[in-house]
Amino acid sequence: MKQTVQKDSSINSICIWVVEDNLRYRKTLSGLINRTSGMVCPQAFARCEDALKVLEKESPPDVIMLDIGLPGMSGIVGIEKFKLLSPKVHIVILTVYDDNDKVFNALCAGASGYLLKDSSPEKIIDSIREVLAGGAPMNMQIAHKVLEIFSSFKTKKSDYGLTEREKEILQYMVSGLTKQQIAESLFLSFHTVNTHLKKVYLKLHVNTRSGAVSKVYKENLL
Amino acid sequence: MKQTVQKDSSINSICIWVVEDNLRYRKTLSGLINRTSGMVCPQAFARCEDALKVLEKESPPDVIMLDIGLPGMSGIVGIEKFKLLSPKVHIVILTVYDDNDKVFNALCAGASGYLLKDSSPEKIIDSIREVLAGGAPMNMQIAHKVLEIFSSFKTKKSDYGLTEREKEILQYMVSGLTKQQIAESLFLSFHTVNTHLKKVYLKLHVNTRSGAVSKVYKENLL
DNA sequence: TTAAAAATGCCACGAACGTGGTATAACTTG
DNA sequence: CAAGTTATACCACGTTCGTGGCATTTTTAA
Repeated sequence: MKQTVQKDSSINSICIWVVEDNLRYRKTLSGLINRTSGMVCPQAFARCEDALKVLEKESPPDVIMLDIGLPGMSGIVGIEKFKLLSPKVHIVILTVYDDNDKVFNALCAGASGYLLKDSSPEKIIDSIREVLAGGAPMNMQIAHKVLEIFSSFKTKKSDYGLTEREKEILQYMVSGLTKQQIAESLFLSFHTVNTHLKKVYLKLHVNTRSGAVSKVYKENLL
Repeated sequence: MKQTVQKDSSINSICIWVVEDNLRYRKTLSGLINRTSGMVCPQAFARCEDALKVLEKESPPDVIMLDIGLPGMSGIVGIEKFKLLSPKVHIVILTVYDDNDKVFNALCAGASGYLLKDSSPEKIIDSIREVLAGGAPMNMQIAHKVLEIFSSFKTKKSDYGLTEREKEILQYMVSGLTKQQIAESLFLSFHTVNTHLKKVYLKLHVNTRSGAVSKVYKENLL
């Protein structure tokens, strides 16, 4: 990993693009990258649209440092477009936004990292190396947000007092079967299924199959 | 942050419990913690059940280092139990398992960090400080898994060619309304709703309302 | 062992659904 | 402008559903 002297830094260097609307920050960022040995930033854009246009013709960079609050196409949408054109490119979000929604959407869209703009230059450079090493660079607070998002998935299994049999039959209904079909699947009489479903409706406080199915998904029952 | 000489290291020290079935690793871990200034490990258990019993009586630690592959109650289940007794305790998973499912379930259950057992002693100690600072310590590979999990959420909005109106009506049906109620809500004739729904069924390849609703949720339509 | 809960079964009836048509006005789009 | 799509609307028929009530057996808990 020892650094070697090399004239043309673009050879064997990590190639990074920057998409950032703020001129000063864009210059700072590209400057930081270009001053780092082993890295080059040959392109810096103010808007996703511009970067996408270039990406259609030229070969993709290794990493794209992407802002979220951009004029025109937002960074979130940009991620998907970039990934569509060059699935292998690593996209690291570098933004001021740290709300759960932005973080969630960016990561779902395929971002490989998420940094806040208050990160130190060292952290930013490190994150580029980290993402290429197969990691997922994140600020401490972002990592924390990520865990928050996960734990919000844990719907507390709201219990309507359904019996096992009732859950089983509800399961079948959720998958789209009619009462008759459910009865056949479970070797029961139609009337039995009917009775069970009656109780299910009572317990779930619904009176249509769609309402029941909806409740199952929304509250993560079964 | 300068370290001061103190006789009784349990005062003002970070208190950590260890739950790990392997005797040797348990000793190694508790030893490492006790040899670190500012940290103590007064309790180390081989099973979740034992730790839970003690937690019911004594005051909780600051951090629990928890294995997943345990005899008896698994660590995943343990997380929830620990959190139920002491919601504020930070739980850091320390395990050999790195499959998406384990990671996902552990984080959903409320873990504050996830390390692999090949982590260096320094990394482990750092992670304890990090979790108390509000962070979410993770191995690089775990962080990467987390992103994988996120991007797997991005259901590619499978398009069945539903028109806006059809989506709107489907929306209402998903919420449990009958055709007649939908018609009234949208100031339409029952027949119109009926016609739209017919096309929806065609396009979604279903023939029951429950099937349609189920498809909406499973494939994240609308 | 006795009471409660769960699972099974049946009947009947009106309401709602799924599916086959047909048809007209509006609004894209080439 | 012609062709296609979308939204609107209606009819009819057989099927399925939702709901009321009632009854028996098996399992679980007190």
